[in-house]
Amino acid sequence: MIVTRFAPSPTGYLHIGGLRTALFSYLWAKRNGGTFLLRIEDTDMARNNEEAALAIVEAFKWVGLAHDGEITYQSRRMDIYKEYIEKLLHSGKAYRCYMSKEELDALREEQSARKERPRYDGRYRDFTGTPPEGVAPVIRIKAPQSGVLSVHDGVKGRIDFRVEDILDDFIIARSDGTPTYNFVVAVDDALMGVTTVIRGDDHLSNTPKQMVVYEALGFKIPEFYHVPMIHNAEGKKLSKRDGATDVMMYREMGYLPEALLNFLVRLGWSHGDQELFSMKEMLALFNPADINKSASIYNTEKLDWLNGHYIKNCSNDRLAQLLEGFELFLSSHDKREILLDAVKERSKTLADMAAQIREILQAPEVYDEKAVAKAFKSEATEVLEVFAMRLCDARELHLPSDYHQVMEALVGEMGIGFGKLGQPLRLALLGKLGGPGLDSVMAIIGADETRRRIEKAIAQIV
RNA sequence: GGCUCCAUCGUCUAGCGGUCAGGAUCCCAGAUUUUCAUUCUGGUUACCGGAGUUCGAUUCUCCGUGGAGUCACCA
Repeated sequence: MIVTRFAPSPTGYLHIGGLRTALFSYLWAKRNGGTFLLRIEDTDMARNNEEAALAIVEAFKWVGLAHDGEITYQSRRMDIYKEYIEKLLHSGKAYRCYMSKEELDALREEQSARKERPRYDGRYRDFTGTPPEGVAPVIRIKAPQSGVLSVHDGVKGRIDFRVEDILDDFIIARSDGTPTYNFVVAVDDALMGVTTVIRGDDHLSNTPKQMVVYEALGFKIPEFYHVPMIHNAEGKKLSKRDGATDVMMYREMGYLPEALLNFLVRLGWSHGDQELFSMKEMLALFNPADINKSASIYNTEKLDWLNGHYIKNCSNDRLAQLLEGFELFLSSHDKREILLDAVKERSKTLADMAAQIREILQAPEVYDEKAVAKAFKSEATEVLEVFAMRLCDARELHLPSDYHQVMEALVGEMGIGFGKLGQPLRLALLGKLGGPGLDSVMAIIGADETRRRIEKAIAQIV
């Protein structure tokens, strides 16, 4: 049985890097028929935790991940932590330390001056006298004082830490009695039955401390997979200042959840040359043992490509529904299929797609100047006028092919190239030279609107 | 600064002693298209440096160099 967990601190939104570790944890648990837990690490900042949890669950919901069971809030488990701290106190594996903050600062300064590593000197470790008055003690755990602590990491391999280099009797409860991070993480992971910890490698250096807690409490140490960081363009750890780090912003920008997940799963993980992964394939193939060792830089070029790919392969029903989030309501449009088909292959995002659809549905207000100079020569007016008349004469114009026939007949009779009609017509209908096929555009807006736009263009440009 | 991790095209990556160092993206060119996009074809671009091990190193070892993370009564 595999139990994984995602344990964010309540920052108010789900971070893109957090989503990746959550995804990895989710995939590995689910692939093994296991359990994926969510825990909010709010021992210090007791505020906002409810909201933050909601934001995370909402983001999970959007991408299609779901945690199992109830959400664990550390702020509601204080009595549990207290119990285990008592246990350590009784067994002599932890002790009260009456050193004041000022004394501690002074000690650290001295050590630094001597170029020593700042660390607690253990002065209350075996203290039995009467404690000084007026000092609320912290509780420190008795950490090993020599030797080597080895972390067995599924990504990096075995990592040895010399105890003298990294450890001291660190604080597990503050003077106000509240427990500290490295203590509660270990306690909760153990109590929640977490077998496999997948987390950012910025936690690597915390791991020995947590192992001290595991051992003092007689808990079994889980498997660790420390996932390399995602860096920004400057090569530094990704932070909120690096643009879009809130997962929900990707929905706003018009990315599909499957594109985002596909993008993230390939950041730090791969399966041969495969680039496209459905959730089903991720579930079948993901293994944390295949995670890379090195950090990757966050660059959304590939995300755009993936998103375009998934949009192209998205059903029109679903697209229409998604587009409603961009204030575009197509359900009653009789040419919806033609419209969506015409636009989906040239869209990188839903926002992009919505903008292109508006350009078709709304008559142009302005005409691109360069395009006018290039395509709207004197004879163009004539061609367009004739074309408009042909539309009047024609019967039963519905499909793109109907319009195409009218266009072909005209250029054939006038003995001109397709471009002589196409270019000015494109300008008249869309105000620019790019865009979907004209036969589709006309089928979408209809013959009457086509004529109106032609007249308007002639009147406005000439 | 101490400790720890990391190092293949600009970017994401494959590689697990012998490969013309592969794929994807981006960029460029060509084909298709009335245009743009899609699609297809082709192209430019990478093993951080130095020793060692070996018949042979991108791959193993060591040393540099560079980058990152972390060093709280934060999480």
